Amino acid sequence: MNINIPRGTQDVLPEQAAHWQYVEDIAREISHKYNYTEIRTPIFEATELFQRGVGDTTDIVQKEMYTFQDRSGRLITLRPEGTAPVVRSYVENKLHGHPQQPLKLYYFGPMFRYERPESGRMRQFYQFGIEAIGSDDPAIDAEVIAMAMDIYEACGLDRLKLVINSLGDKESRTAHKNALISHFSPRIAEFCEDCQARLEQNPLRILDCKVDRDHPLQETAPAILDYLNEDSQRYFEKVQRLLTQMEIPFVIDANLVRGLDYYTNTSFEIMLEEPEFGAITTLTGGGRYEGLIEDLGGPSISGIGFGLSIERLLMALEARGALPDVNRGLDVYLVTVGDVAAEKGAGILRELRAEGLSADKDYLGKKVKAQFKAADRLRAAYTAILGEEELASGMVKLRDMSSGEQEDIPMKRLAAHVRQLQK
RNA sequence: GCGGUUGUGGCGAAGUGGUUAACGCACCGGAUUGUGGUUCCGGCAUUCGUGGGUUCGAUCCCCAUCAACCGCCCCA
Repeated sequence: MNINIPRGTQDVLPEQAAHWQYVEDIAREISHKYNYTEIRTPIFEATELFQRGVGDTTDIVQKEMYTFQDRSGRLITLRPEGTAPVVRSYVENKLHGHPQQPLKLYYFGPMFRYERPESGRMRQFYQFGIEAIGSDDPAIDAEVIAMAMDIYEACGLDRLKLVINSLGDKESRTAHKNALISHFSPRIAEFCEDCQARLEQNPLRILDCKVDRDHPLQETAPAILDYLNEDSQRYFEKVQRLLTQMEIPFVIDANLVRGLDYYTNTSFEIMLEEPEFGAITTLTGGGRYEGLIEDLGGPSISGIGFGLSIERLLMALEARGALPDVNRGLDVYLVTVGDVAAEKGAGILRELRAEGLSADKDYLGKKVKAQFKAADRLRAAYTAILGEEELASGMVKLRDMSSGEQEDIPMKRLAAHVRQLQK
């Protein structure tokens, strides 16, 4: 019986890995433009971090976490998202004392959620994400959104839909929460057990319930946008003005409820408008968090960030035919004839590589014809042929694989010569 | 979490209760001696996701299991 890859995970094979590197490079480059620097945090954290950070009542914490005890009984969780770990690190390393404020951080790596896998939804998936911590200027919100859009644009993805919403500040959220409670409580008995429990803790979650999704009270529930206080309202309007200023189109969706409890004020998603894409349309989600840093023991400041799915970005690029051919060809493939030449070839290869060229040869004892075939398949720009004749004359035949032209080059000058030809 | 579809060689994909499981692509080898991308010839699944059952006999029937995918929901 073979051992297979765990459910909901995937291997990124060599050809695909080249595409991953391609988008990662773009994300890093844009990060640099926006003055973000990388932070790397562990893949697992104390379970409590997510319970407190993401929120006890969220689906993520309640049923999607990979949690286990390590050998000394500590409760450990494979991170389901990137913000809580970054904030934990920010607090733990007292980065609020860092000379650069707000501190702009980006991260890249795998996240884990125990969900039913489907196309675009993996149990281990990769996110590129950013966090700008230490400023509550709405201009940062707009900039963060702009940056996400820039990454897609740089990848050649357009026709994206930016959806924004405001969840309001603490005061607004409390007002909304109370409104929800009085909306649902008279008839809460009609809802499922989970929802009954949610009523007091987090009535917002009732709106996401999978069991009671058709209940009439869902439709008529009070919308958060009607409960924004003056500050939150002004904040939201400012973000909108800035987006307009930057010529970034957006739509407001009052039902955009984030699956993470820590969001306040600005929240947003970037979606792909692609009917063929199936149910998976969200490419990026993000928002501002006001209480999180303090909750995790830090100062009373806020931050904003987003998480961007690499898998979905690649799927989108694929669907739009925007994936470039990034698999690089070989500079030189060395064809050898006979044992003596094969041995001599080892030295020549090393010289080619020392010169900065990519070079390879056959290791399967293939015949000359097959070696050329291999060179062709590897998209070698040149083949260098080394046989008895060449050994005797100290020359190497250099063949240009696209034109078919060949010339004799002194063995010692081969690497330098190819270098010259490349210019 | 609910409903549904599918599971045959590296990939795509036929097929039938019964002796040798089509075909295409890819790959490997050959078409006189050291030259690729075209053409021609040849090779390439003791085996039909896994386990069990029915049967004289199952890849094709039944059950279970695993997985992928689609729809709903949620999300990244």
